[in-house]
Amino acid sequence: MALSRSRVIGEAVSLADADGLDAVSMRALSERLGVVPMALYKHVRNKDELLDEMVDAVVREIAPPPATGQWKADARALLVAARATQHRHPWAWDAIETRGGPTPAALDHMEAMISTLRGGLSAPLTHQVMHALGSRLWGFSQEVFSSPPPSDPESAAAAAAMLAQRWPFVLESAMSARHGPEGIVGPGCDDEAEYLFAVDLILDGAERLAATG
Amino acid sequence: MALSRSRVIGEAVSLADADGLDAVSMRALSERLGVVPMALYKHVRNKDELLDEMVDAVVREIAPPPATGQWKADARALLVAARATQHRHPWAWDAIETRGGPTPAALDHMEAMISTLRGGLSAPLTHQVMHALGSRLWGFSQEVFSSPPPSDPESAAAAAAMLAQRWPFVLESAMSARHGPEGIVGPGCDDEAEYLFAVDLILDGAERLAATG
DNA sequence: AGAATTGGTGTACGGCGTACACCTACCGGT
DNA sequence: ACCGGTAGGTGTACGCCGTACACCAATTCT
Repeated sequence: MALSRSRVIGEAVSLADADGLDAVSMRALSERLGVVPMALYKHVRNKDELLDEMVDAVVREIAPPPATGQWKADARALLVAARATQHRHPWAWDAIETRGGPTPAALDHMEAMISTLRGGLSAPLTHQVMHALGSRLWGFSQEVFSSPPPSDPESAAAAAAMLAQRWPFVLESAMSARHGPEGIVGPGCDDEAEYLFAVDLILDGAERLAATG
Repeated sequence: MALSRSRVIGEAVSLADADGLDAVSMRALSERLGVVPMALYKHVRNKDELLDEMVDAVVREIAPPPATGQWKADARALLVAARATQHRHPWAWDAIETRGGPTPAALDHMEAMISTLRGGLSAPLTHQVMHALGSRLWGFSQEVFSSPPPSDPESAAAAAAMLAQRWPFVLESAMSARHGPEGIVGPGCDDEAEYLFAVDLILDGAERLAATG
């Protein structure tokens, strides 16, 4: 099949899905397309524009569920949809945060979110809530530290011992994922629950502020 | 003065402060120190370790204010202190988020935050609140999009016109910073206010959850 | 005094993004 | 049927990057 802008972008997204964003180099991408690196520049101005388009493609994937008219429920549903898309493209945040400004699809998503919030909140409050949501708008949790616990149980025990000595509260907190069946040193915490907890905290707080003025 | 590990790290921090994290290359840093690039490797295993140490140095700068025993006020003060440090090193988030796991100083900071929260919250709730805080723990706002409005008033007007057409709610929201004296198309919104708004939203919500069980 | 460690040097390799010149195949107008 | 222009793939080359490896001077330890 002939090369084309959309094929370049699509293959870049696939490559990032498979091997992470760092694996997306012009050379690697061109090889995947059976072409010489410089050929890509006939379809994309430079790598930055390619990344812009990758972000745009991912954000456009977010499928907004049908609106019910309940602003809080609709906003929550939009955030859940964003998170589902993020799950398919975990590299996307790394790309989003290096973009200078919002892409058209990003603006569409923001527009959807803002107009939904405006169903129950004032414009200034909506503005603040958007900032409070931060990366969660795009389905990302903005983890404090994304270190998966070592799978080797021996070194996991050693790490726990070190924590117990110098950082007992950190250890306690790490153990305190309120959900999931696993006990000590489980497989981390359920990101989904953390995400929804924060979303509800923000939306409920906003609702209360709107009620009290 | 002779080269030393701490001098390498300190100069790297200064360089990042001045010219951004991207300007910190082993070659540029070595030149600043009047030395050949490979000399740095006698004091630092590789660039990753250098970045680890830079993060550690910045996080260690966070000056925790004296505790009052009021968990919410103390937590807030800790977050404000983190933000003050972040203001001095705006590049720090870019470095933090690429680190695999927490550095010792980061664990100290987390320990301080968690132990403070535990003064009023259960362990599982504390865990959730830590996640909800996310990057704000380190004083970062995790902006939705960090595009400063174009300083050229002509293109700013053009951008506003485009927004008004296709994304009216985004435009309205952008204008709705509730603070600051500037009216239309002011210099963006006051990041400080957004940061504190989100912090208070989270802490107040947590307090309420703790009260109702 | 001799040996071993410490710390700075010089060279070189493989990766990256991409500027620039080229060449080839196709397409519309006469 | 020719012919000029353009679109799209190629090849070469440059300057950055991190860093492996061999070398060498000075200092410190025995």
